[in-house]
Amino acid sequence: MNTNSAEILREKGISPSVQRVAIYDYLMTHFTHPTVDEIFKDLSPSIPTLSKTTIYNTLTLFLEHGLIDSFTTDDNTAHYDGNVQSHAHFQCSQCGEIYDIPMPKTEAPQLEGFEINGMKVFYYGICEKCRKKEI
Amino acid sequence: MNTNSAEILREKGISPSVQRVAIYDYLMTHFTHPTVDEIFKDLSPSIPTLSKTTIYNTLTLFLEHGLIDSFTTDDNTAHYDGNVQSHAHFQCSQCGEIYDIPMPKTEAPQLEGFEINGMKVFYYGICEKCRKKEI
DNA sequence: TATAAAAATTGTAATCGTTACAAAATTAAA
DNA sequence: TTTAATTTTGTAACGATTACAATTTTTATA
Ligand SMILES: [Mn+2]
Ligand SMILES: [Mn+2]
Ligand SMILES: [Zn+2]
Ligand SMILES: [Zn+2]
Repeated sequence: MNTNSAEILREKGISPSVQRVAIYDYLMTHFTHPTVDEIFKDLSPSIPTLSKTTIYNTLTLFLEHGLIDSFTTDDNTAHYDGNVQSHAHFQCSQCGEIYDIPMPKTEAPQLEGFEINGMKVFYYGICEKCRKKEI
Repeated sequence: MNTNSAEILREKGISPSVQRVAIYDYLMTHFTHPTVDEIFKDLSPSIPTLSKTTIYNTLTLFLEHGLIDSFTTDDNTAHYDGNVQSHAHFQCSQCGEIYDIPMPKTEAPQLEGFEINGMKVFYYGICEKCRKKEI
């Protein structure tokens, strides 16, 4: 347990329970865009009483405070991302892995009267690993 | 029922059943990014025996042939789009409506060894209609 | 046209991610 | 310590999607 994580949560007015700190720590060290299930599987051994509901609640709480990001892939599961800096994603259609990639430079869209608060960019294709397997 | 739709399906090697033509027609005249449920509700009156399974099967078939596009929003429902030309989307966080917007010009990302086949761009914010309500 | 085979549709049940909710446990306040 | 507030937990409910077998429709063959 990282004492720094507890401090960051406290700064946001979130009391740093064991579960919350564990989940936050997890996302700050695993930039694999995990699902709730993956977080649960990985944290369960060290927190045997951990409930999935707590993970859902905690992630929603973190999202509301802008501590993390999330996105939903076409397999209808939410993925969570401890990296809140602007970046895009690439998902391999073969192995499903989601890679971080730099956010491409774009000109702001002309949307008269619309207020834009965020943007998500997703690329699809075949990753290097899978392309090498194909040969 | 549009005879042209049937022809387009036939060209792709898809036998144009009543159901398939109706679903294709629907998507070619309703660019509202409907869900399966919305398609079902709208087509049920004219095709009373229509089954949701058929809609799911048909949409998957159309997707495989590149006749339509789809995307999943954060409420974990798939939306379907008869417009397969390159464009981006804007979802209003207030009313949930999804707008078509022009695809912003971007430089291709530098991904050594990766094969890029597609790109999805999603903007979030408040739409004009909702902003006017706020005042 | 009659018959058989193939394709498409349907309805129901199962699955899976997520949410609702109330009880139990923990923490903070008085 | 006693009480109140917060957090966690487990179970049940929910909703979108998928699996699957039966039925219907279409196509091919004789
Ligand atoms: Mn990321
Ligand atoms: Mn669109
Ligand atoms: Zn891959
Ligand atoms: Zn709106």
